[in-house]
Amino acid sequence: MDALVARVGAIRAVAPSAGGASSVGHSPKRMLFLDLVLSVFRLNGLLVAEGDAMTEDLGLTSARWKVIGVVALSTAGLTVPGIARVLGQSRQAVQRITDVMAQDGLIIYEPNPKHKRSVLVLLTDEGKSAYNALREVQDPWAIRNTEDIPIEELETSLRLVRRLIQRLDK
Amino acid sequence: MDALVARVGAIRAVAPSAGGASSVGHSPKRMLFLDLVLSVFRLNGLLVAEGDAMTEDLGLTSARWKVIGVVALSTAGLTVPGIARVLGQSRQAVQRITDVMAQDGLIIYEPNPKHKRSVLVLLTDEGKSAYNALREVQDPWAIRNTEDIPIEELETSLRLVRRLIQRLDK
DNA sequence: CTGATGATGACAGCATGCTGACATAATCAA
DNA sequence: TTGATTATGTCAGCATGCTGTCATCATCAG
Repeated sequence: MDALVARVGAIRAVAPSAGGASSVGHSPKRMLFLDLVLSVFRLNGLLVAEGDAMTEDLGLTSARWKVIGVVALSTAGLTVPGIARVLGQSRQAVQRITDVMAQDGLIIYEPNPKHKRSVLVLLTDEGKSAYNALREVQDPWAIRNTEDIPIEELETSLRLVRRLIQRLDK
Repeated sequence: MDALVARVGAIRAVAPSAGGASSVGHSPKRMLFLDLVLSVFRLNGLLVAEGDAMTEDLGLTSARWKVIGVVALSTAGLTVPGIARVLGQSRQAVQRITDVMAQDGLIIYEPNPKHKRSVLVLLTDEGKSAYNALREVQDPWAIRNTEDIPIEELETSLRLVRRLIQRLDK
């Protein structure tokens, strides 16, 4: 929480300091973890905003390229609840997005041979080109944001985040 | 994106594998970063849900204990836009939360000697006891979720997340 | 002191996520 | 095959976040 204290005291954004870990009766790990939680909240908001801004010219939003990305990586199509499970979201939330995306011609619902009611989501040609355009802005963005970050740190952080996801998702 | 591919293929939650990094023409860093971004989205959702569930008995939600935490750490009170700046949210979003919290008696608006219109937010006694109760469930939760995670990994991850925040927040 | 600039309050609209509830289809065990 | 359980579609309501707008207050340069 050191950073939070600092932020409350002197508003000036987020200090890059590592956070000393020396308050009264507080486990350093506890403080690190709670600070990490708040930082994840913050980063999430910024990533959504960044993702929206980055892809607004393509007619996409963060919510949409999450779906597009998942569908693009599937070979035989996915059902709406399937997409929801991959993204860890409610099927209702995904359904709302896909319905609008279908209206906009980015995806199309196809009959599902395995299931009469639950149709498959596939990318239309427009959806595929949107995905390609997405990659063309997303890739440089990803590279730009990691060029001065050691790959080991990325791996460590990803592993930690995954571990937390796994724990909370049970 | 390896994990995403895996998740699309075999839905079964999030694989704990580290993600090999060996696709065609893709920088490993790029894949690691995009996977990290998606994982942050996912973790954010789980943390909000967990935070809500953990504190619902206290009449709190994730949005509320963000505010309570910030106000509790301030000595002289904070204005609504001030809280918003600390949390990195819009002042309107914070205003909405604080208005309800004031109705519920968790906080109280006090005149601001420094500013005639922008009142200060302070915790009521009820708000303070809510904060204490919050700490009593939050601390064990934090410890429980980090007991098998090396402190170095927490530090590395927090530093990386902070760096990304700093970059996106410009 | 005055005018420009910025900060704040208040209201509206919208996007995204959640849960609950209900009917129906799919699946599986007995 | 039958009955119970699970999965899905659909609709509703709600919480949380964003942006835009406008009036008003604060602040500061001139």
